[in-house]
Amino acid sequence: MTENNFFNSVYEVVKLIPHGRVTSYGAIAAYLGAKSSSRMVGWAMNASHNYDSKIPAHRVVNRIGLLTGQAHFNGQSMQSLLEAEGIVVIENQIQNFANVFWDPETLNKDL
DNA sequence: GTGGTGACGACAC
DNA sequence: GGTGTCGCCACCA
Repeated sequence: MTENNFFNSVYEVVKLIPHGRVTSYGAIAAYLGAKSSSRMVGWAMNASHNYDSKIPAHRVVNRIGLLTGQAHFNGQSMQSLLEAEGIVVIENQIQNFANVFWDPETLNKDL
């Protein structure tokens, strides 16, 4: 319950990802001050459905825009979900990644 | 309690 | 510039 845990913080950030944008595990980890713990972000995604199934985990990819977690999705593929938001994905690779990339720090600047 | 693994990332060679 | 290795922390056997 809004515990200030690392996992919960990750979910908060992921749910703040704007529509049609994506971010990376490392970016989230870095935003939380644990850039070295990027793996934990991925692990948090793995358990995300256990906390809140509404978490758009498909908007989270690795630093190169590769849909590494596609295999963990049931039924729906990350690519389909991302393309539905206007993101071009080819071979599990996000095209024009720099253009659709959203950094959590952007939210801070927008404040 | 120990060891191995993981939806990653950065550095060394 | 590609490959290999370590780190990081949480979870499972």
